[in-house]
Amino acid sequence: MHGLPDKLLRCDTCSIRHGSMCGALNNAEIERLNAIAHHKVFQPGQTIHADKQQFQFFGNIISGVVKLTKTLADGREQIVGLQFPSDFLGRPYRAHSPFHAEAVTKVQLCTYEKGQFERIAQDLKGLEHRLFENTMDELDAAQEWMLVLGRKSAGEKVATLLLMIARRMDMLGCKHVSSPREQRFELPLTRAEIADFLGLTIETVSRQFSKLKSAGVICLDGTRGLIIRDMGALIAASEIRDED
Amino acid sequence: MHGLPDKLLRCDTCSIRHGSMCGALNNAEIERLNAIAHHKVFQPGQTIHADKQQFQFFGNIISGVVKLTKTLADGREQIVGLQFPSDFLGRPYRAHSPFHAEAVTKVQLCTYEKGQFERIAQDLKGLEHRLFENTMDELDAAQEWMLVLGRKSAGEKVATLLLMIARRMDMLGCKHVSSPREQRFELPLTRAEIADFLGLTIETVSRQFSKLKSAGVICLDGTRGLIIRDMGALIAASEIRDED
DNA sequence: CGTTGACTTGAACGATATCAAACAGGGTGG
DNA sequence: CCACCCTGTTTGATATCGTTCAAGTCAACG
Repeated sequence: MHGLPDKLLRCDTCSIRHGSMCGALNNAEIERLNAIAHHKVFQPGQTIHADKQQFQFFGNIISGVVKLTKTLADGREQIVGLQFPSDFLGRPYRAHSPFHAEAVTKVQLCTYEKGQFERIAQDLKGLEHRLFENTMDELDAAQEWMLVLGRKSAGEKVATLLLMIARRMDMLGCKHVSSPREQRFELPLTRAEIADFLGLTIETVSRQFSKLKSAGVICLDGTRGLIIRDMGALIAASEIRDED
Repeated sequence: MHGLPDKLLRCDTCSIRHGSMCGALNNAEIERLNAIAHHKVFQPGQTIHADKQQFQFFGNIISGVVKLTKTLADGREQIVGLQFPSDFLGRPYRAHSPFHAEAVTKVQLCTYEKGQFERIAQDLKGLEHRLFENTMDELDAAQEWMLVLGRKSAGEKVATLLLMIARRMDMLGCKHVSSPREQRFELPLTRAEIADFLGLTIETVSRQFSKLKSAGVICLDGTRGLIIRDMGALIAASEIRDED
């Protein structure tokens, strides 16, 4: 079920050394954390934490994208969070996972067994502080999405999501670096996952893509490749009610 | 603009002494916090923190209900959080407020000046830990609402909100204590505010109330008084697609 | 008693869902 | 290499839920 453990962990060459919670630690502290770290790899579609199950471990995402989902009894699904490299995965001090966490792409995780990690976190003031700040950022993001889900139209929702993904992909120097106006990247999500994020159906998402394409705002390269042709127009589309 | 300061603060008789973050502190620590505390009172509709403005203070809600809102450029509004007595208001270590916080009812707040509070939080390990746990709870709540906003029908949304309010009112022993099946309380929110929470219009909210009423699930006593006649049916209505 | 503000109800409209079919790319076996 | 599927996506036609616009009710208040 889990990925492959690996003990050749070199934090000083780690690509997320500074962006992640580890950025809050000095070398001695890093060493202490590293002593309990294990790398795991998850393939697309693999479950990382099952909903309502006990957390076995926490982890930092080294590469790949993870989705956090919630599901109603009748199967309706909602993505409640997307996590990218350097994000922390899991809820310290909580017994059970409030969501289902699943690898969207291939994911490399630097994991820490729950009990061991919590003990270290109690000691290292900087670590828990950093986790606190992370959690506030996640809360801000979740509340921002409440606004999107509750009040934006389908067109605005799609534009907003594309901007969010572009921003996160860019931050990591992933693929091409953005010129201010134009940017190309691979969408990590399928149309179904985009729909599950935005509270829409696949068909509506597809129609909004087509609309943005025919307006010359974006360009589709195959089904996953995306080029933002007019960043300004995309930003405008993310907040202005459709006027066809 | 602000409420009235007051220096007769007796933590040992405080009604939220244990439910709030103060529950994590011993007497000496409480004393230290109390030394910088000021009571403030806000009237319904008064702003507590303005969106994007600097935080001046943080606070614990002693009584009343506070709404946190976000607004789009064209005026569309979404409530992204409701806070009840014992909840902590504000984001430590953040310069600017990511939301507009406003008193819904009359609100009594026990406040701490931002800089002073943060200095104390750095010292008192238990305090920051408790705030961390609070923030995770808020995050859970926000993600739960993402599911509601993205995937539930109007009827389910209204039922879900009534249940959430009933639960929070009950926890405080506010008004009548609930029998398992029946419960009465005053809605703190107007129809417009309920609509702003659920991403609906006033009219739709009103229609859903009428539907629940004629189904015998709830009973309206005036415009604010609410009696839940059939808790089981309300719970069912919060997760099952309308079948008229 | 008229005015006001919050709520309810009704009718028509429109955005998004639903149902259905066509389409495209990538793999497989012949 | 091609016919075939398989899955994900796009497109079209229709239905539905929630919005919008417009009255109408009710209680509080001057």
